[in-house]
Amino acid sequence: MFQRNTRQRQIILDELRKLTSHPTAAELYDIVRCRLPRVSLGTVYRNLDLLTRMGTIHKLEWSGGEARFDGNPQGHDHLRCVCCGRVDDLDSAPVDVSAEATRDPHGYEILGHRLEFFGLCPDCRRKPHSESNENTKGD
Amino acid sequence: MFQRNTRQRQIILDELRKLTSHPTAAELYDIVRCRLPRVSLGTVYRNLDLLTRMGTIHKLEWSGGEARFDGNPQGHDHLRCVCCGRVDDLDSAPVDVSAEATRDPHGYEILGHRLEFFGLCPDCRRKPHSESNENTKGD
DNA sequence: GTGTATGCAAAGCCTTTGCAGCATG
DNA sequence: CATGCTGCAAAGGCTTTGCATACAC
Repeated sequence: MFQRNTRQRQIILDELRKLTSHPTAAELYDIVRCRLPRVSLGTVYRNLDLLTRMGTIHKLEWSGGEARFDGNPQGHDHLRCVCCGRVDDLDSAPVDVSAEATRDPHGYEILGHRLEFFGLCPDCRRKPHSESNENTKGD
Repeated sequence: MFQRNTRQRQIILDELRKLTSHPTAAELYDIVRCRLPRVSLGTVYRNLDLLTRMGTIHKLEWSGGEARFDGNPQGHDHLRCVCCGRVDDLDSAPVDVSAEATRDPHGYEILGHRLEFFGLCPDCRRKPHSESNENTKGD
């Protein structure tokens, strides 16, 4: 399960770590292409997947649309804007997972948890609700 | 935005409410087809979407995989098996959202949160890790 | 040199959507 | 009777994958 240290992988990880914006694969692809014009989307996906399996980065999947990636693998929660899709970090979780585990009536072996708050980011609060940044499908 | 009370919609909601298993659209489609053999998957999706917008049901989205639907719109959290995809309910969340809101350094207007625990369900704990119920892509 | 990783492109999976006819209110 | 809803099927969006070649070790 050893893997090589390719230019593509280095640059993908490097660019992801520079960002705090939790980009989608496509967004990261655009950024990486500035340094590697011939890189393919498939390679970005493959590396993102591999880095996720290694625990080097986090994949934020849920909320239906595209997955977003987080270069910071430390346990922290997220704040998602329902209007524009922006995602911010939240330092620590007020969730006591061990207490939760003992309280679980289903017999699961709990491996972790994910907590996401959703709301309106500062930018979207200022805007009329009719116009969003990008995600204009909601009710 | 008024909608009609069609047989399809009634049955879809009825069957979803009978279940505590958080079925995917395809699973619900199979169930509904027992009562409505000529129903289409598109209709199931359309109604599930409409019911979600109305707040009658909840959509548990997980990017990359299939969405699952919950006939119980009350606020509660979920327990997801990373092995077979099964989802169970968890009564209440130990999360103090208001405290979280005041602690938020990003200026979001917090509208809600979602908390999900992941782990191994009882069935999957008993199995060798190599074979899963359905989702055999891991590690 | 060996085997992993890449680029390309096609396929895959889940979901959405256009259209003509049907059913609900 | 008007219009929303349906079934059907095709299209759409995101992600994965097969294959031959290129590169890291």
